[in-house]
Amino acid sequence: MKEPGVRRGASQPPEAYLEVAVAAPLEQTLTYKLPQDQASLAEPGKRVLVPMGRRRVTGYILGPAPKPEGFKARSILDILDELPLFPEAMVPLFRWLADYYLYPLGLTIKESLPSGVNHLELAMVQIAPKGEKALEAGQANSKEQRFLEILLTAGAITQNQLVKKAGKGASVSTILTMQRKGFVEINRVMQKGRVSSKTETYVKALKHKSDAPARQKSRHKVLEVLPKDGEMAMRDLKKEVPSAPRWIWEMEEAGEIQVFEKEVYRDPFGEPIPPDETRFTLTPEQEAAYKEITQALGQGYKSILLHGVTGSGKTEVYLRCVEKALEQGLSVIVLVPEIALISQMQRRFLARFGEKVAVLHSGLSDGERLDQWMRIVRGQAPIALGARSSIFAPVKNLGIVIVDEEHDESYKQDSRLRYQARDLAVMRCHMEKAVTVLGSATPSISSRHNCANGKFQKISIKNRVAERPFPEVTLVDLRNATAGQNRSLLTDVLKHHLSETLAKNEQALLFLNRRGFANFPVCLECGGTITCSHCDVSLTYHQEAGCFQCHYCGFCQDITKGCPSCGSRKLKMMGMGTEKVEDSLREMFPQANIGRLDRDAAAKKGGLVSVLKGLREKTTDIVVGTQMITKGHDFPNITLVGVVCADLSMGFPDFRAGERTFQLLAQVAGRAGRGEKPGRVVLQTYNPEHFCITTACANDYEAFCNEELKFRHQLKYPPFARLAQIRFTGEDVKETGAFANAIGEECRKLLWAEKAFKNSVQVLGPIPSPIARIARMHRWQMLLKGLDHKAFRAYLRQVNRIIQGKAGTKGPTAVIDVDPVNML
DNA sequence: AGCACGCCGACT
DNA sequence: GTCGGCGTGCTC
Repeated sequence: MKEPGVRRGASQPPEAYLEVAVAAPLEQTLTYKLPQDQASLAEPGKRVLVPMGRRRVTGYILGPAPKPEGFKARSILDILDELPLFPEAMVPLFRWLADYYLYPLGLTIKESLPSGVNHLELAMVQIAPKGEKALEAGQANSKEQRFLEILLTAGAITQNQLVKKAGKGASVSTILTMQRKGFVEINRVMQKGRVSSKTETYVKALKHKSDAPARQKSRHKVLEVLPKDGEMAMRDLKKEVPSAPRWIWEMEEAGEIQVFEKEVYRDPFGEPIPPDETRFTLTPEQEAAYKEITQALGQGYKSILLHGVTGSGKTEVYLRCVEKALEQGLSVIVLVPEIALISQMQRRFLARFGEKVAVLHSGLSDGERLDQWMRIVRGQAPIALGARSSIFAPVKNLGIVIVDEEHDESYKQDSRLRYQARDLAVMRCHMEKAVTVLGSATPSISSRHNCANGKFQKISIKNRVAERPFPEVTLVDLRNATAGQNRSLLTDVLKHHLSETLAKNEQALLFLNRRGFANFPVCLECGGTITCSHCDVSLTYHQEAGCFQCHYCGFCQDITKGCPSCGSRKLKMMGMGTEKVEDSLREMFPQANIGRLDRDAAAKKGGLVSVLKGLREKTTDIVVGTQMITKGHDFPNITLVGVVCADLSMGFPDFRAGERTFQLLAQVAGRAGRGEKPGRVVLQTYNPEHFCITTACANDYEAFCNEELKFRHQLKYPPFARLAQIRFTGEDVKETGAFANAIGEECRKLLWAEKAFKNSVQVLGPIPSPIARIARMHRWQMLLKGLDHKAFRAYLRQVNRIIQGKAGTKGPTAVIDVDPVNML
């Protein structure tokens, strides 16, 4: 839409209407009238304040709308943005997204924008004079009295706060009744999203010597410490001269220094990232990939799967491609898996492109994220880099989207708008005529299938950079390990290689996909496993924290209280986790420095940084960790990787368990020998013959795929069928089951509505979920399989309608997860 | 999501 | 008889 306010007839300006998606769960968009005086300001991507029923809500302008027929359009109240928050080119993407994932369009857009930009309209309740009198005179009933008393002390508070404070039995309707009686006043106020820009103070020396009297020692010291012709962060200066803040303003006044605010990027160790001067020469394979990708730039849509083995230098290829895209005036989105801290990828991009990169990672505050977003909107940052939600970065003139580690499951959002960012990247590129590059050492079955059927082009890098060899793999059959060794799962073979590595003064990494000390504690008195009282799972014993923890609801109970159900102290800690491995290692190698890298270690302030620092500076000899160690960080000095138990991810009732296992093993094995020295992998397993294990050992991706595809084909799982899962949750066991069954019956009935449904859609379940209860909520699930894409889409839309119709305000709820990843 | 409309049980 | 509970239905 261009200038909706432009007069078409000279004398009678036509009435202009806007298509607006409101931030409410509506299927359709709404039409609003655009007042003449605001006509020139309306643009797609800007937010508007619109009346809707009795309230006012935020909406997003999608474009012009035709003159409404059959209803009278109301007028927009305000345009909330000076600049559009997203370019017009993204409107079709949002429409597709809302339709595909069965999510209301307005909420889809709201979810995609950085949090903090949404204005909130709050209903503030305040006591009125009449209410005070009524309270004094005792004219208010008991409920009203409670509300009024709260208001008397609290002043103006929101409706929800008031209801919460009043406790049980309180409801909004009482407040509204009181409003009618004149006891309270309700004012609607707009709460603006907090916007704060975070910068750091920098100091720059202008003179070499200070004219200040010699007794002002610190003042002279500041100039001594400051680099001669450079700048220094205030926080670093303070370390050298603690009293510096006391002097800098005077010094600036005297023209000795300059003080200014600057935005700086820091790596996780708190050190500034220096510009990247080293440009590696590309290997022939890298060069070929680079050429192939850059040739496609600006030539319309294309998707490329870059299958490069671990250590093949994909990042350098990305960097070169991005450089080329920028040369052509195109912008770039780089997606990386969600990880704690800044990743190696972010570091490399910042080092190479500096200010041109807008980083959208999870550690940003709302204000900071909005700042980065607006830098993209204003065209100041042509590169957007971040986790899955960065696919919504408001770049214009998109040239290339890079999805690193495309197989990573963190690209799937598992709440509200349940999108898969990798799939969305392909769709966005399709719509905006750009190139998608999906990079991985272990591509997802889905992407590899898309290569086979010609949707994607495949480029392979089969060799590591600098001709580094692949690590040698030693398989250990845990079934043959003696019982004594078995308890700690550190077999003689693993122990042998560990001591060898330590003797050579090299580093080792042990991988176990389970945190805590023991995941299967048993009470010898009540004779059962110790389970969570809110969930149907066993608690995990965490030695360091000294408590039993539930990994699903967060429940935590002090170990000193004994068994959570009977209080007995006779407990047996069965099962094992990273903490136990760490413990055994300390016992086995008392002289070694051992670190642990899992969610618990990372949760401690600076915990992650200190472990990574230890690895980098070679003060840590062995590190034990969960998947966290397979993601995003480069450890060049590790020569031994031990997989403590390779089978843990295989037992899940999920058709992707095999794929997940292979990827995990191949990725963790790839951590070995990234530097000068060759690496070794010791892989321990109870299933040495299982094809996931054997193919991962042999680093044979193709063999794994062939086997896995056979299984998927036989059982009609993706990529040979489409899936959607319906999840039911409710507080009451019976109600939840009944609700699930009722929806299930409707879904089966619906199969007969159209011949295409009956022929190509399968309904499985509903059944109670594998974890039947989490945080006191009972869970059921149902699986829908579709063999024909079009028919399945049509079917799902109708299922969605059924669910919308059956769901009440209270009671069990149902959500549809299209292309589910988490099947539990 | 809200908010109103509308239909049934426990109070004046 | 009314007040207020929460089950449907609509919002340009």
